[in-house]
Amino acid sequence: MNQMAEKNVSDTALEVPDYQLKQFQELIMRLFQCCQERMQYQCERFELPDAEFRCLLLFGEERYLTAKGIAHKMNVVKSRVSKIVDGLIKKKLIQRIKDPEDSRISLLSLTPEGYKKLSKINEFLQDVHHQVLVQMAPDQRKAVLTNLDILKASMETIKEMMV
Amino acid sequence: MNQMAEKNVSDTALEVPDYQLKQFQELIMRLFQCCQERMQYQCERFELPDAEFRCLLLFGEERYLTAKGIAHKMNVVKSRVSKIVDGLIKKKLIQRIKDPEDSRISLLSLTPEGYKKLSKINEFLQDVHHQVLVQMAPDQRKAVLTNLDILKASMETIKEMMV
DNA sequence: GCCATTTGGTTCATGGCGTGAACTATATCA
DNA sequence: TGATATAGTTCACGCCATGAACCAAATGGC
Repeated sequence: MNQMAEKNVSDTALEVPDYQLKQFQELIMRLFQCCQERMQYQCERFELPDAEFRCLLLFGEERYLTAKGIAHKMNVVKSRVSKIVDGLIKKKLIQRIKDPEDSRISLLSLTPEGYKKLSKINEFLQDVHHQVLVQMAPDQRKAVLTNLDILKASMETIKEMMV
Repeated sequence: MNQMAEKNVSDTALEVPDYQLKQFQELIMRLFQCCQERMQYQCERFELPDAEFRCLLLFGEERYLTAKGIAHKMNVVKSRVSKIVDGLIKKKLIQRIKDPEDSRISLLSLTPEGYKKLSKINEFLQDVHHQVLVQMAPDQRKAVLTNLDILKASMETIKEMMV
């Protein structure tokens, strides 16, 4: 990324007209904002703080999680995970059992209520995304997805450069 | 949005195959993550807390801003703006002058240092977005932008439904 | 087998983000 | 001129996130 700032616009300016650049910045900003607002709406709707919400979603992928694993998946430090897990346990959405093999480890899993809540959340998420897609004609939808994938690839490439 | 949950998948399921829905959720999530990480990177790079960073950007649009105006643009309450503005003033990036017409109002504007910092930030932002776009062939880029615009429109429509 | 080190977690202090309520000071309107 | 509205500040609160200090269990080398 440090090289990026040096490698200047001049040598590639011809390739990307200015209006496209502006348009792109605007689009990305708006999309980002949509996602943020949706996130906020979700948290209110399901009465969970953002971090707990995101943590709960992780249990859709795996039956048992450890604090360490959550820290890794959520990309936060372990002390933060302690807090989040505390919150979810206090709300009786997850439970903690000792790993019989290694008593340092707490295995975390959904309670029945947690499972129910997670199901509701996933249903909601699907619903929202479905609503977005269903507004498009089938081939338009296909084109959008294809191009979104191209964009994602490009953005992730650039992200890697931002160490 | 409350209606959304009720209106169920069944009546439109045919229109959006499940794999598209999954793909879309995944894509959006990844894109959102990219944006978030970029935001974080920027804040570190320019040594500004997120809120102050976003606030500084507003001065690219208008020469003078009031606390109230900032609150509106940033979508936060005025007490929060007080803090943010304090921070930027302490860093000597913006300055405060009394409105001669109405002494309740503080007019906020960039200092020369603030202007310089903002320019650097904008340069960086353009650079990043340019890097993303320049990876695509010209007509691919055009297609991506067109489809992104369609997506944005659809997402904003749905957002409106989430009161 | 035992002590040093590693590993999984918790707690605490710190700082940023954001809200709502109480308050000050100025402006405006009846 | 007095009631009300407006612009800002301050404060208490809660969530997000980090890093350091700490505890307890596991492991590894001698």
